[in-house]
Amino acid sequence: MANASNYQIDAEILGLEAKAAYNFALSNQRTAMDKIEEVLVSLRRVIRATDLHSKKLVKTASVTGPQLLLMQILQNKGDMTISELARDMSLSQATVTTVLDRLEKRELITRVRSQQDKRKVYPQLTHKGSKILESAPTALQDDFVRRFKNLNDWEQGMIIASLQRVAEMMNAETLDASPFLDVGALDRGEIERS
Amino acid sequence: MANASNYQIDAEILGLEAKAAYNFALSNQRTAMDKIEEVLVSLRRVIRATDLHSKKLVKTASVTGPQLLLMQILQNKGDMTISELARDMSLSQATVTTVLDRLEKRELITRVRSQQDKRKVYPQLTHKGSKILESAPTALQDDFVRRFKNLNDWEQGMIIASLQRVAEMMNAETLDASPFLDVGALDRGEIERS
DNA sequence: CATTAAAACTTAGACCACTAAATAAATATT
DNA sequence: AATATTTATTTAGTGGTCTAAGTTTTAATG
Repeated sequence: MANASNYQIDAEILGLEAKAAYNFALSNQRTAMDKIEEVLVSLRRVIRATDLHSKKLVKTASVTGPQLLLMQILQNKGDMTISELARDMSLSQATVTTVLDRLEKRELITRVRSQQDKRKVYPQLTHKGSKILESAPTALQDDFVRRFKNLNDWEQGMIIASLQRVAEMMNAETLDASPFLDVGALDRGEIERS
Repeated sequence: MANASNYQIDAEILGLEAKAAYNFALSNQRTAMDKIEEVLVSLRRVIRATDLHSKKLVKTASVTGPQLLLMQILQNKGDMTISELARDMSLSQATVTTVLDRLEKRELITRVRSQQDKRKVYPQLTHKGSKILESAPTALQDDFVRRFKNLNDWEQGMIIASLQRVAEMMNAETLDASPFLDVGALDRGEIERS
């Protein structure tokens, strides 16, 4: 939201482009519904693609999506309690516990109890866990990253701005739909609406 | 890919905008890695948002993501066999069967055996199923759609083009990673890489 | 025609992710 | 000290997903 590194490409900056896109839109006589349809369709394709990615990831890296996400958060943010992890991942405490169970069994993390407050548990990445983290995800995104690098600067900027816009609109949506942060009251699912 | 209704906003069409974005990029001294980071971050936020959506959907519409997706495909494409559904959803036959089992138990679909080829089964939406389909998903996307409609034409176009670009790059990726269509060899997961 | 192969679907067995509710332990509060 | 709150775990149940091993039906072939 108030992200310092936010691409703020708006009408002022991209004023010239606006005209071009507008003309293009007119030339194709695209209705509002058509556009929304296209947004949703391509959005779904993006989701689908990342989903397939993740599935492949599971085969390759031998960790599941949630497991990997958890490890990544651990790596980036360091010491966190279960509840904090749960909040970060939008999962319930219980779910995080079971995910941690599996990771612990495979010795990818260890549980370290806080000495100050013995209720708290700080999961720690093991060496083994860190190593998996290094190799796993990058391999899968390399292709995408390579393709992205090959784009023109303006196109890269456009994509970033668009994605941020979309994310923003979606977040706003979930926010005013549930004003109170409701950790762990949700379920698992896919994408909808063709 | 060769989609007739594809937004083909490229350098030729958006030439003017390119300069603006380029200048902007320069002014911020953004490195390639920074950009990729931003793409991945916002992509993940988009995924996360849709994920939360779907979770809420489950509460609201009383169907899960895959279940809804299946019913939507049924609604849009009509008669399909289990295998075709599986291919469409990138799932294994067996998985689709179990999803159908649950839908059938709740009387949202029925199984109709083909008379021509008695091996084939054509799942059909029941009246009850259709009704759920009507109300469920739109409610959730209304907010997003409303926001999208409020954008300028040029911005709508930009977003569509960007999303399609991203989807395309991702699909290309999954394609050359697995040249043969590999139905049902995958697992379930999340999004990764912060 | 009989056998074999292929296709479509289902079943069985095994995980993982998730939630809600119950429990246990530690800390805060009054 | 008694009670309440916080934090993490356990348990029970639902779903989604896969692979591998059946069925049943259809097509192919000798």
